[in-house]
Amino acid sequence: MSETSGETGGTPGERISDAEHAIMEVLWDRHPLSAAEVCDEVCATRGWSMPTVKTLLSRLVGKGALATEPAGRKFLYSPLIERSDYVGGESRRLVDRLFGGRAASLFAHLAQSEALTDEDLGEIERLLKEMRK
Amino acid sequence: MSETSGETGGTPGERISDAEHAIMEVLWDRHPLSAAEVCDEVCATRGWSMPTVKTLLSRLVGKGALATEPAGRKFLYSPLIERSDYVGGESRRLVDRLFGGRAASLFAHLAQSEALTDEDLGEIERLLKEMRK
DNA sequence: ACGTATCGACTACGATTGTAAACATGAGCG
DNA sequence: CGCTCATGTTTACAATCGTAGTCGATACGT
Repeated sequence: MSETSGETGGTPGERISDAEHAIMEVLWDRHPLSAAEVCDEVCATRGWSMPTVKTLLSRLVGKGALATEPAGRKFLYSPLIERSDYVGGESRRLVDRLFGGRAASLFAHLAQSEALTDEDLGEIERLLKEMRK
Repeated sequence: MSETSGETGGTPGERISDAEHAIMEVLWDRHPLSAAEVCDEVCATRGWSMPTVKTLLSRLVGKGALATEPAGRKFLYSPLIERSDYVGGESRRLVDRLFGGRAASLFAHLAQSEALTDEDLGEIERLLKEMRK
């Protein structure tokens, strides 16, 4: 329910947790990867051990967020959901929860809290113009 | 690790969970309120029972997000952290996590996914103009 | 002054998350 | 041909979260 589309029985309803998200980022960046390769990318950064990565990968597979492709004796993991979908969902969640669904409020808040750089402003302006066409 | 103390002004290190956030919203809207009054606001909407609200209030007090003010035989709760702080923090978290800190990317994404209404666009434009002055 | 309704505190308990060890199994090496 | 190494699966366990029941104090009515 409340999904953007009919989600023909494949989209994972399950929420992706924070740690899991880190794994997803790696795989969105490059895939398919083996567990070891994923570990190479995150274990150092997040201070995780191999088993941790394995668990997270398994959970993501369980949640339908990753596909496993048997390659030789090992598995290769690839994202099943698109990054833009995830990002969009999370963004919407935030806007809904914190700003009553008004994206403009988010913008206003970022603006007021000076979280917007000049670059940001410039680019937003540009995007805005483009949309207005 | 010497948490609990407000670094830089009073920000509670502890994250406010989703359910807790609902409580905070009520108190940001109106305060101080007693537990019963808070329940009046959320119990119906979220289907919570009084004990649940009590627990959440306690946890929020424990996290340093709420202040209790003894009024007669009951307590009145007031937010210790400001909504704009919370909202700002959460927004930044999202932007950092998903958009590499670029607020413009968030905007671009919202724009592309058609999550922006005409109203939104109008208001953003207005805000933009105002900032440009 | 005493019982009772309230209210906050403590306790509980299943689910999810973060983190990781133990186990099994198949592949290549000696 | 058996052993070890890599790799996926299972199991584990503490912390947090969502949800709620129970307990003890306490103010109020009578």
